[in-house]
This record gives sequence, structure tokens and C-alpha cells, in this order.
Amino acid sequence: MPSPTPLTETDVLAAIAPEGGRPGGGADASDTAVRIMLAAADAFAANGFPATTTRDIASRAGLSPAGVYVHFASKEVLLFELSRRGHARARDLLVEAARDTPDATTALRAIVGGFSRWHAEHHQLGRIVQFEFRHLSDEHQAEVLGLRKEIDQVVADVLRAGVAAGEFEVDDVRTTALALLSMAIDVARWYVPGGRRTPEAIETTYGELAVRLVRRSVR
Amino acid sequence: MPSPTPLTETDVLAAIAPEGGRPGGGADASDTAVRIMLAAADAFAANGFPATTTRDIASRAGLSPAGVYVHFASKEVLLFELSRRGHARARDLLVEAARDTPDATTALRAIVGGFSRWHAEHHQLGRIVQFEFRHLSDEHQAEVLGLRKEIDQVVADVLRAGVAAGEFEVDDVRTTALALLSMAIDVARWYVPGGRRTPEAIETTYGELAVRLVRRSVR
DNA sequence: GTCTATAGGCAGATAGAC
DNA sequence: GTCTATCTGCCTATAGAC
Repeated sequence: MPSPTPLTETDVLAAIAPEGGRPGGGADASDTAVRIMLAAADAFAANGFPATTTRDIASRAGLSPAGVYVHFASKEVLLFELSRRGHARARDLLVEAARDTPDATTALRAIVGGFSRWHAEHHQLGRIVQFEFRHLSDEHQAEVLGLRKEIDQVVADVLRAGVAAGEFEVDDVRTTALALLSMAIDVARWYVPGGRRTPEAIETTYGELAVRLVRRSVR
Repeated sequence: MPSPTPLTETDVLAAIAPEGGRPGGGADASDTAVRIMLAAADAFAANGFPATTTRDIASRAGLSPAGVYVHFASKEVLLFELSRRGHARARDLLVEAARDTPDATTALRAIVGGFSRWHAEHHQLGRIVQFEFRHLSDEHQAEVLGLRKEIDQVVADVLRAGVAAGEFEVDDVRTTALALLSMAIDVARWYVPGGRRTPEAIETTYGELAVRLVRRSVR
């Protein structure tokens, strides 16, 4: 059951790219290490983490099985690197989308729309980081959870700003933020390339749905 | 990394129970077959489908590895039976929740709230049927997809009824139905027993969020 | 840093006795 | 219908040469 459309290098690179000079980001990776990560993303997306063999990753990267272990201590560490970089990149995109918006409504539309589109365009990486989470070690799970909380926080902050400005009406900020993220994250689960919905259409539609969910009712 | 709270027999039984006399349902299963399904659900929930061994399933069911193959042709067929029964049960719950409601608003609150609560209470089975889908054979994927479309239809029908009655304002019925289901299904991904949110609170909150998402704005 | 070779173990599924 | 025993193959990870 191979993935219908293999990940392109550009696809994953855009999602796990080194975070530039931002403090707190991870260390840069060598060319070979990046090649292995791309190969692993491809293999995990096609078969899931437990069913993926190190032989498969190695051959996709043009290495012998042993060659992988020079760069990554284990298959699990490879999954962790993809998860960490994917989450960090998604968080950065959210923060950037919320910046320089005139009001909370525009900010919310931008971040939920953009996050939804990201989960369509990068649905294979999205499935890896969302659905293979349990296969990380306890320590690595904790580190990724920290990044997830940062992402929750970006959305919650926009909601609070909108409530304060009188644009939104929200009963429970944290639960509403979670529901908004659920809508976007779940795109990675059901999205199929070439289907009825394009990533651009998803961005527009889901941005509007987000605003509808929190808008103040005029009575 | 075992599951923190093993599935109880009651938990899964409530979700995969034989569908009674309803036409189109699957055949009944023997006591031993049910015991094996419960064991498999427990094991899949704890370790995921590919990482689960037939030996693990067998020992949880109190059988030798070979004993499983008398009742199920393969590990994949076991996953399929759980998926089929889980989806069918969820669909039935939705249909029942929508029945005998005075208006579309009440119906939508009931089905989205109920579906969300189901994904909290049965989050382990929910993860199996939602996240292990790719490991089904093509034929079995197609059969489960048919059940998913029925579920989509129940929600879409309520939305259309609400629009016709002037209760709702919905741009794109199918996309909105999908987004509502996404909110509910994603509960299975993040829910942890004993966390801040109880299944009952999730039912109430998500039912209200659903209504907010589609209510007609009064201007 | 990459290779070949392999250790050491476990997988899914089956044969045949009872 | 269930068992014990086993086939056949593949797995992750490592040792040691180059």
C-alpha cells in the first residue's frame, strides 16, 4: 500500500527546513542527514512508523542500513527529528500569520486558514507528526508536547484579543482554541491530493468557518 | 509504552456490539471470536496495528497463536472487523440521536455532542478505526469508506433541514459537515482520561460549538 | 563515513496431533 | 477447535574492514 504521491523533496524540505537563526531551534543537519530525514518521511508516510524498516529508509537515501546509524542513533530518533522540526515550522508559520494583522478577526482567519492549508499541503508529514506521536519515547513526547502547547497558545491569544476588542464572543477560550486546531489538524487525516477540495479552497473555507465559530452575535 | 488505561470489556463491547436485527449489519460472532476482538482492540490501542503481534493478541485472549487463525483469517481481518463494527455503531448512534428532535438546532447539538462524547469515551477504539485505516486492504478500505459516507450524510441532512427551516446559515453543507465531524473525531486523538475535560463536558461544549458554527446571524 | 557481513531475535502464518 | 512445533523470512542494530 504505497503512498499514492511520494513526498517530493521540496514538500518536506519546506516543512522541516532548519529554522534559521532563531534561538531555541535545533542544530543544523548535514546534507546526508537531511537526505535520510527526507527518505524517512517518505517511508513513514507510506507505511507508518512501526512498519517502516531501516533498510527501506537506507535504500531510499542511497545508503546501506549501517550508514543510517552514523547520523541517527535509532529509527525513533529519526521520527523525533521530523516531529520536532515539523511542529516548530508549523508554530513559526502561525506566529508569522498572526503578525501585522489589523484586527483579531483577520488574524484568526489567517492562522486557522493557513494552518488548515499547511495540513493539506503537508498532509503526509502532518500524519506522521500527529498520528505516530505515541511511538516517540517519553522524553521526546514531552518535548513535542511543549511545542504543541506553544501552538495552542498562539490561537488562544488571538481569541482573547478578539474578545477584549469586542469582535469575538467565546465561552471557553482553551476549548475553543482546541476545537479550531482540531478542524485544521484533521485535514491531514482526510485530505487526498486531486480531490474535490484544493489546499487554497480549504484555506479560505476553514478561515471563514473559524470566524463564524467565534463571531459576536448581533441581537 | 503501554496504554495507560486498558480497554475494559464493557468499553469495547458497547462500541462493537452486534447490531441486533438491523439489515445490512454483519454476522454475529462466536464468544471466542468476540474475546479475540476485545483482545485485539486492547493490543492495537496499546501499540498500534503494525507493532501488534498475533502472539500478543492470542495471549490476551487466552489462546495459542494458532488458535486465532481458526476465527480470523489474518491480523488485517481482525482490524477490519473492529473498524466495520465501530463505524456501524457510531453511525447508528448518530441516527438515533437525530431522531425525535423538535428542530434542526436540537438535532445538531445532539449528534455533534454525542459523537464527540463517543470519541472521548471510546477514544482507544476511535484511534484504531481512524488512524489505522491505511493498514486495511483496498477492499476493506472501500467498505469502511462507505460507512463513513453514511455518517457524513446524517450530518449533512441535519444541516440542510436547518437551512430549509431558517435556523441555519451554511455556505457549503458538505464542507461544514466535514468540519463538524473533524472537531468530534479529533477528540479521540487528544483525549486523555482523567484530564481537564470529561466526556460529559465535551458533549455539552462541542454540541454548543456546532450550533454556533451554523446558526443564522441576526442583523 | 561508508561499506559487507552478521548477530540475535521475533514476525505472520501453517502442519499435523489430539 | 485448540494445541505444540516449526517453517520461512525479515527485523534492528552492531562489528570490523577500508
